[in-house]
Amino acid sequence: MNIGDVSTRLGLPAKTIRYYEDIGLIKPLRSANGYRTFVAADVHRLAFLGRARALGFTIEDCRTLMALYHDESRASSDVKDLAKDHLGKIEAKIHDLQMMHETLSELVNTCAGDNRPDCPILSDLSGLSSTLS
Amino acid sequence: MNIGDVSTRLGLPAKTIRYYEDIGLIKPLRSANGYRTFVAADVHRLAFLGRARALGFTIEDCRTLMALYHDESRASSDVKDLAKDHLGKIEAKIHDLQMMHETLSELVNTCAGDNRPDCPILSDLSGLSSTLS
DNA sequence: TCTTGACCCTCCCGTCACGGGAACCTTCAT
DNA sequence: ATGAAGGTTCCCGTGACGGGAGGGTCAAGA
Repeated sequence: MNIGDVSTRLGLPAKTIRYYEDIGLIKPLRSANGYRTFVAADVHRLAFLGRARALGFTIEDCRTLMALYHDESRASSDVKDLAKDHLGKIEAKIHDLQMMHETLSELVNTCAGDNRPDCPILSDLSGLSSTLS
Repeated sequence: MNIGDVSTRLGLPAKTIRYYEDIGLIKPLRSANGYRTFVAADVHRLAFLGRARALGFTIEDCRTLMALYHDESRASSDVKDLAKDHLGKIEAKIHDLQMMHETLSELVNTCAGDNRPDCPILSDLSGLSSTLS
């Protein structure tokens, strides 16, 4: 299989696949013309990477997860710890975003949104926080 | 005021303040020795930027918001539209993260986390999704 | 056979919002 | 005079790719 086929099959951009080879996550063979040749194992690794990335794991996490996957003597606690750590980061991000959302939606709700210049959003940003409500 | 004072006062790293000058968000004067000199207006602009960034606005959004702030003939609808757009992006991110969180926490909960190698997290990533539950 | 269009390749720069650190100058207190 | 603590510029690195130039390769139709 060439890179385009793999790309279509997995929904991963060819650029991404080349990048994963660059950083050593996959090592596809090359055919005589220089094209990358992907065998089932390569496709499987890429699918694994795609799913791990979709869950928000960093590339380095993915590297670790792949190593654990191929390590017969792994402990599931190592995987679980990594995943729990990642879960914690996701929760932190959600929390930050929810804080922003709360503040900003309050401001948006108090803004008339007409053609007059008065705007509580700008007032708040400028520090003239006329402590809303 | 020198950059260090402003940094301390606003809780913004000096690097960040220099960066904001680089990209034209502020234009502090220079004293004879080449040091940046910040007057009240500069500090105010930086505080504005700090708050806008804390709400997750991009630098380009901040540029627009500052321009609107200094534009007497602005319409509050312009500000509100920008903020609503940003709110939408925040909501999208929260949604994505919540999807990841849901999937990942289910996987984490079904993983024994002991010293045996069997791990539903890795099984799922590898595509052997033994449809959990 | 020639061409055309769809592949593929490498290489390099751009993203976003800074952070780290080198190499250097200035100011202030001792 | 000296040393520490400020300030300056400049350049590279981050994460995970995307865009695009410039070029080679392949399969199908005229």
